[in-house]
Order: sequence, then C-alpha cells, then structure tokens
Amino acid sequence: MSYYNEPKTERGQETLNSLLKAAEEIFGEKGYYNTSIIDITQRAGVAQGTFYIYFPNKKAIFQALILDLSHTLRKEIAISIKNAKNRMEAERTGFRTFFSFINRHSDLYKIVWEAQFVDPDLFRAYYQKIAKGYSDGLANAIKKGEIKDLDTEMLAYSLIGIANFVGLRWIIWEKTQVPEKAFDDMMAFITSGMKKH
Amino acid sequence: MSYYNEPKTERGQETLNSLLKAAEEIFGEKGYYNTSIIDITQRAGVAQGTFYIYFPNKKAIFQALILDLSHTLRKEIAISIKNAKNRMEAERTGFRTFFSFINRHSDLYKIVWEAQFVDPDLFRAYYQKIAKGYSDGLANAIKKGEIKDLDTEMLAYSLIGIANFVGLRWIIWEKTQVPEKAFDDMMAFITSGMKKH
DNA sequence: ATAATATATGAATCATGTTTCATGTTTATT
DNA sequence: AATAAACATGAAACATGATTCATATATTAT
Repeated sequence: MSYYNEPKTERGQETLNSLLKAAEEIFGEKGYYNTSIIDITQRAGVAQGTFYIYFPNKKAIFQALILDLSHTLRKEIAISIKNAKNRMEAERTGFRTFFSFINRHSDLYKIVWEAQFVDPDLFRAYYQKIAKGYSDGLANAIKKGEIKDLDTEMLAYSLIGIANFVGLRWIIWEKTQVPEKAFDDMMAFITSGMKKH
Repeated sequence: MSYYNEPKTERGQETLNSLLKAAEEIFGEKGYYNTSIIDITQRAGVAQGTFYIYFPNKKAIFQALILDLSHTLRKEIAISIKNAKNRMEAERTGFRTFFSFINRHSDLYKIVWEAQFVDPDLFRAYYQKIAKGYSDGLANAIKKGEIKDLDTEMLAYSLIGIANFVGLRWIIWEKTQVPEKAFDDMMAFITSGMKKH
C-alpha cells in the first residue's frame, strides 16, 4: 500500500524524490495547511501539473512522508539498541538516538504532530506502532526480571511522552542539544522509576 | 491584553459568548484550518459580519480560546492540589485533575496541540507557563527534602509529557478513563523515579 | 525508425473562504 | 422622545489554492 504512483523510469524517480524532499522541507517550515502545491512544485523545480502524476492529491504526499519518517526512525532506534547489555542501557541509547534523530529532522518532528489534524488515523497508527514495539521490549525485560512489573503499555506511552516533551523543550524550541545534566537526571528518573526494589 | 473587543452591553456579551462557545466546539471537531467563519457564525446563530465586530480576524478567536483554556486548567489544578500533604500526594491529585479536565474538554486538548501550527509563540508560552509553575513546586519539594535533587525543568517537562501521552492513549483515543491499574502503575513509576534513595 | 508508453507543462476550471462595507436595527443616554 | 452609540446584517469584494486537461516532449520497446 503506497500513497504515490510508482515511477517507471529513472527520470520519474528523480522527479518523485524532488517532490518528496521539497514537501518535507516546506511542511516542516510552514505546516501542512500553509503550504500550497505551488510551493512544493516550485521548490522541486517542476510544473504544477506534474505533482498529480505522482500523487492523487495534497494529502497523499503528506501521508507518504509520515510513513517514511516512521520507518526510518524505528529502524534507526532498533539498530542502535541492538547490542545493549540490558534494558537500562537500551533506554539510554534509545533516548540518545531519538534526540539525535529529531535534531537532524526537526521538520519531520513537526510533521508527525500535525498529522493529528491532517490524518488522525495515521497519527494514531504511527504512535501505536512505536508503542507496540516499545511495549514488547519492556515486557521482555520484565520477564527477565530486569525491571519492575508495571503495565507495559502505560510505560511505553510515558516514555514516549518524556522523549517528546523534553525534545520539544530543548531541541525544537531552543535548537540545542539536551544539556548533559538534564539528560543524566532524566535517565536517573526513568531508571529508578523502572528498577526493582 | 485581549484578543477580542470588549462588548459594552449585555446583548453584546451574549453574542461574544456564543461565538466563543461555537468556535471551541467546531475547532475541537474539525481543527482550525478546516473551520470557516461561516461554520462558527452559523452555529452561534449570527451573521458572518457580526464576527468582525468582536474579533479582528480568525486567528484572534483561536488565541482567545487558548488563553481561556490555559487559565482554567492551571487554576483547576492549583486548587485541587492546594491541600496535599506532600509532593507525592500533590502529583497524584494533579494527574487525576488533569485527566478529568481533558475528559471534560477533549476539544480544548486538541486546540492546544494545534496551536503549535497556528501560533507557535502562543503554544510555547502556554507550556512554559505550566512548566514554570510545575518547576517551582518541584523545587520547593526538593528544598523540603521530599524528593530527589533533579533538574526541575527537565522533570516538569517529563511529567507533562507523561500526562499528555497517557491522556492521549486512553482519554482522547479510547474515550475512556485511564484504567485504574495503569494509573496506579504510572504513579508508582513516577513516585519511585522521584523519591530519595 | 516507428509506435507505445511515460513524463511534463501551465493555463483554465472549480471551489472555498476571509474580510469589508453600506445599510438597518437595537439599546443606552439625555 | 430624541440622539448617540452599539450591535447586526448579508451580499460583494478580494484572495487563494486544489485539481483538471488539452497539448507537448521524452523515453522505451518493437
């Protein structure tokens, strides 16, 4: 299931890429509703009509971006925590990767949040998929006795919430890294919240 | 500083109230950008032009709603935690009040999140104000030795993040209360994350 | 080289929505 | 009761932007 028309030639693929790249940039800058097809095609360097060769409508390119983001982010985090020795180490590495990711893609961070208004079901699916993977990892850690036996779904959403709002405070608003002291304290808070006795 | 023209008569005050109420409902249902002035005036039962007697433009009524929400929510939480015996009890009560509030105002919950795209500065100010009050309360608890000495701003944003995403998962998406087991586990997580040794 | 397919163009077509304004009605003031 | 100030109306002016389409060019297959 794809939100765009698969190009059959090299040239077509390049045009599609230009459109996606332009859309990502401008949606990140001005938001979905303040972005016009003209904005996108102009930055991509193609005519207005060309847009509709690849996408049936404006919403479709937004949806395509969300899917792409979701995939890239989850993959990047999964790879980064692959070799963690235990759950606590996985959490620390996962948070680092997430912050690094939104640092490099602050435009996509905004895109995901706006999805709540452009396509609520997709927004929900996005977080549900992340939360599902998170929950499973936590359930595993509980089985191994690495952390307390708490409701894993609640825990997943809590940790996602922490990541999002701490990221919002420093990376999105301040355009800086999360200060080391804040990061360490955050991990201390999470760690003692989850660890046994 | 106000975003609307103060009515001088009883009749004017009623019309203003109708407009605000209608806007709150429709913004919550369809989002800011999918709501037209016609939608608002129709539901309020007044003519299109009447809107501009009270608000200079569409954005202004949205901003007025945010300010109103911000004020009501902070006040409600402040009152609810006034008589808490200690910080942990204040947290538990504060979370309960927050969830109850968004349960009664799920439309306003959506309005605040959309503010990020309609008026980013106002969105930021909204959370900064909440975070500031939260931080101060936490700093006080640290001084009293009730909780660990952690970066209070980080802690404030983390707790706001937890509340928002757990609320999103159950109250907004599922339209139910947060299950008791999840709520208790959430408080257990937060409590052991903050308490000393 | 020719036909078939894919890609590209941009002006025209729809569709919508914000804001203004000339005019009329209601309420408060004297 | 007369006058001024507030409030209300809805059609017109103004602005924008998504989508379609007839036409043209480029690429691939035969």
